[in-house]
Amino acid sequence: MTTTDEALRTAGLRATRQRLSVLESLRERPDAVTAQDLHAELRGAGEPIGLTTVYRTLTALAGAGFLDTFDRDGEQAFRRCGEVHHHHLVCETCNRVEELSGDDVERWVSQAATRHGFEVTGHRADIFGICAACR
Amino acid sequence: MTTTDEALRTAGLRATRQRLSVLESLRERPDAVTAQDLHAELRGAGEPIGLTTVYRTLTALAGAGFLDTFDRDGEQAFRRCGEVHHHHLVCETCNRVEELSGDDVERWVSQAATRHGFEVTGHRADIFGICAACR
DNA sequence: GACCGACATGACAATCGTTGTCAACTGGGT
DNA sequence: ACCCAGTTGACAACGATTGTCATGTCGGTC
Repeated sequence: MTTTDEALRTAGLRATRQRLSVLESLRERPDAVTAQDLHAELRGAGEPIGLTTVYRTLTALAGAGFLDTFDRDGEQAFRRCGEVHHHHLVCETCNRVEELSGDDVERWVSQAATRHGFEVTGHRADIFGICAACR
Repeated sequence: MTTTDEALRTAGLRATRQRLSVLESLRERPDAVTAQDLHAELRGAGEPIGLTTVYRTLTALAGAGFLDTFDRDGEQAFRRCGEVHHHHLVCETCNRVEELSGDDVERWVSQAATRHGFEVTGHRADIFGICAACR
């Protein structure tokens, strides 16, 4: 797992107080958060940061592959993620996200694409449910 | 494949001129469309219909299971779909959508969920690529 | 350690997809 | 033909996200 500083450097971003605080709150969090929610949380915790900055930081980190994005009723939620390709198991109650590897899925993807003459550019396979703690 | 009238009846909706024209344009179309685009198209084709109505109709039909929804850069796109559960192969260039069945996927879903103690409420597995015609 | 230019920030305005409102309209059963 | 619950659509409102731009700051340099 890369450190917060490394992550920023790799993404070609300066290590500012604001970015570090965003990364820090994402670091140990098992659930996916919205830019708005994260902004409110940081503000509530006494971290002065602008909403625009939160959006920009999350978008940049997601673009650099450090965060995964999820759609929550038309709103974007973010969560830190591993480097290698994976899938998700998302709790619809607490937003906790488990990462899954899925060789079966990869196999299905390439077979289905070949069968239909498509050139694969990407795929997404997520499972939604209620986690043990929320049941 | 249900007729347009049947679809409306099943969804508990009256068969109005506007709804029929929405269903009609969706009927033979292989690609997914946005509410805004469909509205523009219908207007362009001389079909008087309000944007609000297009939104409401698409949302209602999707809710009733007659349409699948896709996220296109934060915008919702719709496409007619079969009744039974399936997955998608989406062309990122022309938005053509192929329906896929995926028993392998279903198996993976229940196994992964069980392993993590989740109760499955749903899942989604879509493949993105470039179709043969667009290559 | 002060200096400086490029990068970053944030308050605010603007954008844009989508939904709410409500008076006027209409499908379809009586 | 009649009636009314369901529909429509112009318009306003909403809310997430992005653009703007003057001000602030990181971090390499001298």
